[in-house]
Amino acid sequence: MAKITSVRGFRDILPEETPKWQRVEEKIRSIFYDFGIREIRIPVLEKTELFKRGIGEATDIVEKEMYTFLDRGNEYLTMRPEATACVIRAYIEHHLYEKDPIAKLFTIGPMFRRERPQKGRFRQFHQINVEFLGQEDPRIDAELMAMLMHLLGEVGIGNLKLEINSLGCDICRPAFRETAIGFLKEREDKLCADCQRRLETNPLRIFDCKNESCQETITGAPLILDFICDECRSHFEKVMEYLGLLQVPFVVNRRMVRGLDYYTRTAFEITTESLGAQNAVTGGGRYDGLVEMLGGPAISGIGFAIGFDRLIAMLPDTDGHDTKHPHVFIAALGNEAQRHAFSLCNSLRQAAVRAEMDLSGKSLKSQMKRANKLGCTHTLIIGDAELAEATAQLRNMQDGTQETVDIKDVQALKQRVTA
RNA sequence: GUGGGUGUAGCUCAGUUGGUUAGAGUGCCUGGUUGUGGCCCAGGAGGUCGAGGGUUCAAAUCCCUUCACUCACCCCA
Repeated sequence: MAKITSVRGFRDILPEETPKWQRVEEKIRSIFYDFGIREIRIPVLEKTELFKRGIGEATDIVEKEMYTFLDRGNEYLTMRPEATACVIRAYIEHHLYEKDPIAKLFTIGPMFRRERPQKGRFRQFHQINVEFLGQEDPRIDAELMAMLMHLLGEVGIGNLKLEINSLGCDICRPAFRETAIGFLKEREDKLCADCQRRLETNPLRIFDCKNESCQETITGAPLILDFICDECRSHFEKVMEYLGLLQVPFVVNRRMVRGLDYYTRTAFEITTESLGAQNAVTGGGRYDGLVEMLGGPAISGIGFAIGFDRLIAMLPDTDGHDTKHPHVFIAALGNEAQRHAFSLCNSLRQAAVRAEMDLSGKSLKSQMKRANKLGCTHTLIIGDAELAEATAQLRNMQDGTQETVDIKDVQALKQRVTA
């Protein structure tokens, strides 16, 4: 039979790698708890309209990357390409703002975008999302970023660059947009082919272009920071001030823009050298108009998404099994011994001792080899003769010491192993 | 969607200007040695050389097509 493979861009995370994911997730959850951020679990499938309205109809994500299909019943559904819009949808749908005007939420899970896969980019990828709703104070921006940097540090990642910018608001952005486009149009012929196209589709994106000649032609171009209104300016300055107070290092990147339309004011990105071209580990920002845009009250928000897969890729590999915890291998020789070992194995597991045994009746040598491979801390060798006396030899794999133990007394056995 | 690179054993890879039964290391299995595992020794299993077509007496090797993986562009986390 021909074999069936996974779908392009969708990958398996094998048992050797999952401990890494679990460790990070555990750490992150505990930090979220300390910062008063509570988990919300949301569906993977949403109505297409949610993303069209939330992310923006003209964005690449909505235009060409979403997994959208017509469901039975003539309704367009989409595998979520990002989480913020979904969290806001749930926030509005359940009137969470009625119970408490302030909400700090996190969610972890897979997202789907049909891009061409490459290093650090998959069609199913995982994000850790945090959203702070109902607070407009610049301190909340600083708090969020400080927490984020702390979290990444705790997980074991250094050498990160936090870049921030302000994108202005509905009041100041249109004026900037117009002058910027005017400036770029005048120099259209000097821009690279991609940027010429962007001029039509997403002109602000040109400021992000990595092409050197483009960077040269746009020096002296108007910058959003010179156009933002007094309120946005004051907000941005306070954010920087508070970041300083919290001792969070950052640089202002006056050219940074975001790919989703809902961002306003504070925008930030965390990059690293070690990930190849896909160097953004985290992106985020303020979205003060989104809740209203999705049919809720005028409530401000700010959040970020960590690329979980990219985060994991930055961490050193660990061995698949841990040898720290007690782990007994029962090597049984002979039918009766096997019989007893099977039952003993079960009892040990129920007594919260990790236990393994071999069921194929292999030689003692192979059994020991397997015990070693599994990283067992102890081996218990039972033969039919030992069975009559209800004792067996327990060997500590680390220091080589051995002792005779009662194999009928599971609790005593547990004590010997966990000592 | 556009380009480059790579597809040979479970894994990492050799394979000369086309030339007999396709190789190594590692892992797996069996046995020996060892104080009952690690080290060492011997043996064994495992490959439609990504797939399809073509050139040739002869193709893993050359040509075409296709698929997959990968890196980069684009975009983003």
